[in-house]
Amino acid sequence: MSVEAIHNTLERLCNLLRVEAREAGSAAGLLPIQFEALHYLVQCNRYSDTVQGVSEFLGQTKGTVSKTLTVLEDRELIERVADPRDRRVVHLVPTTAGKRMLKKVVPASFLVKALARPKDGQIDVLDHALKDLLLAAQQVRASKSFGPCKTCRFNEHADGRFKCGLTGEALAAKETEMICREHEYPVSVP
Amino acid sequence: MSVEAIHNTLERLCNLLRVEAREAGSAAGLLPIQFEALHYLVQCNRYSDTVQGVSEFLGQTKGTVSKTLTVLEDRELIERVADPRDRRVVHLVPTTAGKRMLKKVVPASFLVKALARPKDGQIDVLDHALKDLLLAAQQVRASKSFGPCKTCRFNEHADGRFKCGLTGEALAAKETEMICREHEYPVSVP
DNA sequence: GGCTATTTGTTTCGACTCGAAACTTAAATG
DNA sequence: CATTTAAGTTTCGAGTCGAAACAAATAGCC
Repeated sequence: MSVEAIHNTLERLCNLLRVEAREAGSAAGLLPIQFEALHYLVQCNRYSDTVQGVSEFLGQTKGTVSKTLTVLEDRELIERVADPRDRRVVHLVPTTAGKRMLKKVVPASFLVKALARPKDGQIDVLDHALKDLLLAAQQVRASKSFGPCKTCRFNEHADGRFKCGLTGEALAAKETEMICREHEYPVSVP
Repeated sequence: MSVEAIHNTLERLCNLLRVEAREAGSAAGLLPIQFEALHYLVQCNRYSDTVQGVSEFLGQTKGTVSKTLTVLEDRELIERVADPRDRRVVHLVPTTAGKRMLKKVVPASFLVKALARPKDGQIDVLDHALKDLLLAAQQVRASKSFGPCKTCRFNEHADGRFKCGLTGEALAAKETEMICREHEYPVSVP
């Protein structure tokens, strides 16, 4: 059955990703899951850079995530910044060192090399096929999509300015490229 | 950069796979890595169902794998069977319960559902795109391919019979569908 | 206002992963 | 027959992981 074949191939690619993350991390004393948390924090917006956000994204409990983040903080790869308006909330901001560290690992070097000489259209085909699958999978699981603001149904765009309809706040153009834990696709997704 | 987008999407899909494996496993008291080992053992041939084979496939050390397998054995999902010819090696054979358990998890239900109503050719496109990527990645990393005998350069096919040119042993047709740790693609892969 | 949820994040506990290294047993090599 | 190589296991310490208990701040309700 083809779905099974897809599952198998996907699992093998995941193995390679993890093996490479482990190799790259052992040099820096980081574990794969720590890289994944850092990777998320570099990509997400100011509504999503919290323990809860990381927890939802990685599918782990808050307690587990909290300790993972403590390790990243000890290594000075992120900073914990208290939210001025809601003092329960802690924002997790990657440091310069954290961003530099991540760039060594993303995209994985084996992916870069494997796609260095793409066949005609290979990258586009792959990109679309994966995104289609991810979208379908998220709808099926009713799990959060963690997409960028600019594709979100709450995003309002007028006069060259952006605004989040959920929080009512204005967004810089650059922010609309970042991923958000409240992200929802427009309802009319085919 | 597109390769980065592919890395991101791939990582998200890996998360979903792992989350689902964790959910399915928690009911049965199994962890994701234990499922992966079991998944491999169900697919592999008699040259590959050893601690060393699992170790190479998962990218973990033999010691770690040995303990993972002890857990599977305690749960009676696999059996350790001594090799009659080389008494150092132990074959790891899934039990009936082990195979039944795995079928609950592979293919992941979110994949089945997500691909239940595929767009035209979606499954084939996805299947090919993933396999292309995996092949390129394996070549780049010079890692083992773990492919099925029938695509291996050591496989000899004559008079409707199969033979492994590496071990010199005859193979049943069914066996040539299973994955092997000695697998190598023919040299002329484009 | 004041009381009770609810939300956010941390801490603690026990089971388990993980790699490194030491070790055992068996086969291969010379 | 001695040495080397290979396959697995065991032990150690660091760290992940989820569950549950916990603290602190906000939100909701009367």
